[in-house]
Amino acid sequence: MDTRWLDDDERAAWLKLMAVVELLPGALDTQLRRDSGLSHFEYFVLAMLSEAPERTLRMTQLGRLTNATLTRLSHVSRRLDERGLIERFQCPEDGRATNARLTEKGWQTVVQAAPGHVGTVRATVLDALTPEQVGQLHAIADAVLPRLDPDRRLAVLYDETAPSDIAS
Amino acid sequence: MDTRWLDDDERAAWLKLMAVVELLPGALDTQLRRDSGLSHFEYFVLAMLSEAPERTLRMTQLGRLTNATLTRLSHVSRRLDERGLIERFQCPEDGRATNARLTEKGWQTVVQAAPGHVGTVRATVLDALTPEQVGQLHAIADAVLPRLDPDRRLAVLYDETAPSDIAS
DNA sequence: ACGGTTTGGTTGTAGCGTCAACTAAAGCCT
DNA sequence: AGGCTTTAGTTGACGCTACAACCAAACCGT
Repeated sequence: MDTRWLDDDERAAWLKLMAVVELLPGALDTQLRRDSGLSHFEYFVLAMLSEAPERTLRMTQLGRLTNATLTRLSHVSRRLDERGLIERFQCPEDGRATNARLTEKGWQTVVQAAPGHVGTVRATVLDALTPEQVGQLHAIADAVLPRLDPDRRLAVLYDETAPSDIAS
Repeated sequence: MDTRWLDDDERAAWLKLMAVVELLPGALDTQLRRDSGLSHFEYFVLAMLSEAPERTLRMTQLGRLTNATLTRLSHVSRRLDERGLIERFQCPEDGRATNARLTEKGWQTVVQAAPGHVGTVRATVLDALTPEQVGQLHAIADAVLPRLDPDRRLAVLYDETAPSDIAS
């Protein structure tokens, strides 16, 4: 199988993208840990719950939203439970399912963490871009995401037209 | 402190970028593990060595190129050594330093892994973009990277054109 | 040349994520 | 009703990474 290698433009764009992908998670994680004692993933879990009806989600749906395996989510939610940021209880309609609900303490934690997080998002990415570039980034991600996420597991997050069956 | 929240365009672009950042490493990792038995990080370490003079680098420099702590690199290079893909030896000029050199087996491994990896890069990202978008991505990353990498730790990767071989 | 500091790297420990195995409830078929 | 399959989630063991402590070589001022 003969390989189409990358030309100079492609190679440069790719390496820069890889650098961003490599550095961005660490930047977000560092700020959140320092200022709020949360990993980025933990913050994201709490943020998803904070936007859900009743601040409650089934584990499976929460896993889809956060791109986590059920195993990972089970471990993380147990720790968040032990820290009093969420609580878990068996779903009344389906005895197999577990619901995770944000506690008042968890809500306060998200509310306090959000400004600093948004500030980091601005400082590292958005404020560095012109409005045109924000639009271009939008379009580039739209072109790439169907290939990265063919099953549209994360579509609820990035596609406004996605069916948001979060409520059930 | 007043928070400048994200407007709709910013929020949409941000969520899409986050989805890409979340999904891309997994996609690369899955393909490389399946086809070559390497994590993406291990592949990247071998690729950096493959382009270095004598296929040899000091641990510290290799750590900079791969954005890894020395601790992480020490563990990974020990495993790669045990698998016979690299070898380590004390640097003659500086007794403190350790040099890592790609073995012939390591070289063969990289050469075998590269086409599939480049194929994945094309399939997931580059082939989804128009040439204009590749240029835009280039510019967007250029705007963002000084903020993500103020110390220019990874600048060698994304700034100057590097030796044009396998290093994607 | 010698004591303190800095630099380069390794090791131990603990936390997080993954894989495989498991439990339990729900659905389905007859 | 009884039994098989599917779905939801948890648990335990193991691998990888970060943090801290550590060791050794090189550097530096006196």
